[in-house]
Amino acid sequence: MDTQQLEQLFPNLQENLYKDIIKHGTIREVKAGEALLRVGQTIRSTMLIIDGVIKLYREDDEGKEFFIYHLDAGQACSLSMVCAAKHETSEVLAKALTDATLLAIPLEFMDQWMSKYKSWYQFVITSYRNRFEELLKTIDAIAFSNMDERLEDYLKKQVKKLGVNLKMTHQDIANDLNSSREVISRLLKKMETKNWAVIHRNSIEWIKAPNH
Amino acid sequence: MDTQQLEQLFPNLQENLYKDIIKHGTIREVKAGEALLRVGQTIRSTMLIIDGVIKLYREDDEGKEFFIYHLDAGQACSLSMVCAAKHETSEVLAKALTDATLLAIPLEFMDQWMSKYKSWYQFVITSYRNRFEELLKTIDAIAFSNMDERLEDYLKKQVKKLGVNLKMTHQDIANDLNSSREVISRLLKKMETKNWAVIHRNSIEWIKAPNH
DNA sequence: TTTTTTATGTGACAACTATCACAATGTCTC
DNA sequence: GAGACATTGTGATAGTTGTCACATAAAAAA
Repeated sequence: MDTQQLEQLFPNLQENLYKDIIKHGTIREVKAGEALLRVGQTIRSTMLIIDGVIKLYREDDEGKEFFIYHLDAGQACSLSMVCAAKHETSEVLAKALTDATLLAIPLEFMDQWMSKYKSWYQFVITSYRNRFEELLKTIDAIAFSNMDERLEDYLKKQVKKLGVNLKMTHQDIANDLNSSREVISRLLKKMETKNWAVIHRNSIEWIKAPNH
Repeated sequence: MDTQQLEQLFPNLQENLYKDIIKHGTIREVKAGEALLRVGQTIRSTMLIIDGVIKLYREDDEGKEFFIYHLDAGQACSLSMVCAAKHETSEVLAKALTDATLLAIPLEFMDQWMSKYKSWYQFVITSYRNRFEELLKTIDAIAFSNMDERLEDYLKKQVKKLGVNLKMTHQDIANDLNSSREVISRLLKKMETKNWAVIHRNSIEWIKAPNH
């Protein structure tokens, strides 16, 4: 990991900050599907995403996992960026959607970098703001849309990250949307008749244009 | 508005920051029910809440208003605190629940204070984090709970802010929860038979203990 | 290949919520 | 008080989603 690479992914940070990041960060590789942060787990470091896609989930008391948003390379897990004494445990579950590479920075540097590097707190704040907007969109979806629309949105998001060939089962989708397998199967079938997608076993091929 | 008062509401800020806030902030009074920020409206200033309770809503394309969370005295509208060039318009609707007093600080001070006052960016960041957690709870409610539970949660929140005598119609509640008046009426009736509340015309009296 | 496992299809049904129509009741205005 | 208006009550019905039972089909393992 060198400054060049880092700058490509995280532009507009200060020169010395890049050096500090490289000096104190530890590379962590995770396999697709692996959970890298669980609800209730103590957060010891801030995660910068170098490569791959991470999925964030909210969990209910029975362990059902509700998908909230994706994090891409060049982004950071906002919730892990603020070292507040009372908030040391994770509120979310993070899983790797693809194989991914992370840069873990011990939390003790957060406070320090906040005052030392203007570009760092700008990064933290824009991160928070962007994640906040994602959450608002998530709320829109579940508050205002039916399952058919939500499924369409969901598939489009997945397509954006993984391409038009989605290797997932109906059950996987149902879990992410907190729905049931049968409901998703039927809605997918409808989409197939409308020529939005072709349904294979273990995979879905998205055909419909992503309309922006 | 003097430093004393400000310090009570917003503790742990720096002495000079209190002075700056007083110097550049403008007091704004709003009546209960009044909208103080609409979706799409340009944000020109950061709002600190001095007195009263503000309700935040998300709107859909048909203008339906979905309640997301409350802001109390001593809090700030997080979304109005970051002056990002691309994000100048509001994503949310803010309405006064009670008569309220706000302190509006022109956005140009945000950048400046961020670097000048450590306590300011700490305040901004904890604000963001707290609002973020509120949003996550809101998502939990709509993703995992049925309307009866959501109504109960909603009423408890209102009781916390306004006391046990809630002056609102069933229609008001239905709007906030994006439900319909009849559904809310029926659920309220059930709660009445369970002795959780007494239903009057134009008001609801909450009896059940708020169990924290 | 045969067996086993996993994924998907399908009908019936139940639960929850939304909608409609209209009645009943309380409040306000004249 | 009479009428107008807003609020609430209630039954009927429909739409959406969740659940159950079981069939079918495809992939993986033996």
